[in-house]
Amino acid sequence: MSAGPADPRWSDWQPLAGYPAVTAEVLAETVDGGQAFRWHAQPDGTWFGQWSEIVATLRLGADGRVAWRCPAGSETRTAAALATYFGTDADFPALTDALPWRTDAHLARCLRDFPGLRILRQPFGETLLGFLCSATKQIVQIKQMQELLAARHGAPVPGTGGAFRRLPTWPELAACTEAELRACQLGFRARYIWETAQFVAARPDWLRETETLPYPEAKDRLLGLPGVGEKVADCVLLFGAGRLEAFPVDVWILKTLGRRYALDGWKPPQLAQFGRAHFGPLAGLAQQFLFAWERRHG
DNA sequence: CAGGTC
DNA sequence: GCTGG
Repeated sequence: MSAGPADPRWSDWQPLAGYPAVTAEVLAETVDGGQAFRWHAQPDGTWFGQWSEIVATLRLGADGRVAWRCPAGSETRTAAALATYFGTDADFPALTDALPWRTDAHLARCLRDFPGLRILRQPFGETLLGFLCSATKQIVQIKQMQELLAARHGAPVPGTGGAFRRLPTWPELAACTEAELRACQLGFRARYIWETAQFVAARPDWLRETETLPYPEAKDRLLGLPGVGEKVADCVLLFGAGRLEAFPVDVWILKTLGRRYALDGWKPPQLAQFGRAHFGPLAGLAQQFLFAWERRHG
């Protein structure tokens, strides 16, 4: 299908510069652990992923180093896009070390068990779409929705012979009917996405401005969109705008703070406040380690 | 059994 | 409470 790396000629494999050696589990948790919804494990053990007009395959070497390839001819822009997407300019070892693991034994265990885990920097608009689809859905279901949206309403990725389609842009979504969206397995989310599309498509600079605004203002703006609550807004800002202070409280964080921090019975707003106070300005990064650990163990 | 917003 | 892997 459109999710397969079958057709085009591919570039040579190249090392993913500035990225640490990781285990297969950490790589899987990074690209397919709830941050992004267009990475697919291939039968040969590689990962096939798409964002914007980028198409790439990742391969993990025996030494833990990640290599990538892309459709022949797109090497230059793919290399630049990978650097942004995987945050290779950010010093994640230093950021992770700045978390309060020295005084938090559980956090220390989470960091130890997922060395190299990091926060992706995805396209803001696509991240909003993904998390508008995410309400009461599991990762596999969200991924199906994204592939249906891309296949039915997304434009072909230029230069790949029509083999791949990008996600529809917000103006393209605005041109869909709610029924067409609903047909992509969106359910009640179709109305939210359609209404958000009408709003965003009528305001060409709104998303770009929201992406760069200070966290409180950006979050307020996102919360005004239909279907965007606290959790979705924080996911969009964390995974689509690099706002590491965003602390999304989903059911896993609810569980893990309840179990590991003796906060059972606390409500999500209280837990968000705890998270900011306890984990500090990089609370979102801490959240990703807690989330991964609780899904793996717990 | 999993899992946000209004 | 409800839908779907």
